[in-house]
Amino acid sequence: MEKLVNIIFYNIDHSIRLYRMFAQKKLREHGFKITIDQWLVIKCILENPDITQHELSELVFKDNASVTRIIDLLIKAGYLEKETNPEDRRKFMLHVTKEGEEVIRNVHEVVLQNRSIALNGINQKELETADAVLRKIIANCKQ
Amino acid sequence: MEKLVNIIFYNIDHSIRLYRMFAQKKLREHGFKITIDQWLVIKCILENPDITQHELSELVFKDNASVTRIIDLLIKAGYLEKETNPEDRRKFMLHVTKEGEEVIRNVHEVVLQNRSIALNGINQKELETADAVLRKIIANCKQ
DNA sequence: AAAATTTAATTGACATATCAATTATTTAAA
DNA sequence: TTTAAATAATTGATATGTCAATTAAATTTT
Repeated sequence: MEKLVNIIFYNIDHSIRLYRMFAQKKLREHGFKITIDQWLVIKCILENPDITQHELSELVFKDNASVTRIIDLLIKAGYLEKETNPEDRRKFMLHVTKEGEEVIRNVHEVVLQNRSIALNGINQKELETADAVLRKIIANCKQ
Repeated sequence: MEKLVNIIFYNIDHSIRLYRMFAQKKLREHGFKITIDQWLVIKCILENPDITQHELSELVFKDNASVTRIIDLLIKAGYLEKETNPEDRRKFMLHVTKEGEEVIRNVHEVVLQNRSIALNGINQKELETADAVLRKIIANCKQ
């Protein structure tokens, strides 16, 4: 076999998987009871208060089904509330609770640290090239 | 929020997710009844006939538990057989069946096409830079 | 050799991913 | 306006990811 490590897709897969484990571990170590995915969902709702679940799923690259389930868990955890949208009863209005806002605020610092550690020793130019490559892959796979 | 698309980790996540969906769809379209992960596991066993499940899990960046379950499914599908290793009864000897070998042979062409399509318009230099960045991230997250 | 430790694999529990089917509602078409 | 089509969200089924606990076997220590 062409050595796995020579195939970019394996390194993409490997890097994101390790980063997620790394980031999740840091959250755990700081005592936060929230997953990376749940954090991302709350963050997106805070930044886009009128967002629907469907729009949310596109923003975070997740399936509608996954978003539904993540939201269920966030509601159970007390970080989120939902209410039927009276303008269109198919949709819901999502509302981040005080507890939800607090978690996001507290987690923010850790997330910044994580990113900084994970990107250590990579210069801006390299990062931009890597980013451009990833965007091309994204575009190519969308066909 | 810093725009999601400006954060490299989101693009890493997005690209590998889209590539997997793209590749899986191609396999389906060609009538193959196998997942990308299952394909990868068989491929690795063929290339490393004496590999243990634990070594396999490191090779494909998966948890032991995931590997156990993927192997179960592969055995059910008739692509794989396992037998206790008499030298060390904690381990198993994994054996790819004729059907398993055939699937790998047939899928190979599609996989090459997929990679080629996904990497369209990306030159060697860019690819190497991206790869180097990913390797650095991997190293940084291993600490 | 018996006890303690390590290792390989499995299992259980829960979160997420993906696809397909379904329900409820809205919008467009006849 | 009734019907048909489209949209938003949910649910079910199955695969995989992750962690923790467990089992079985091998290795090391005492």
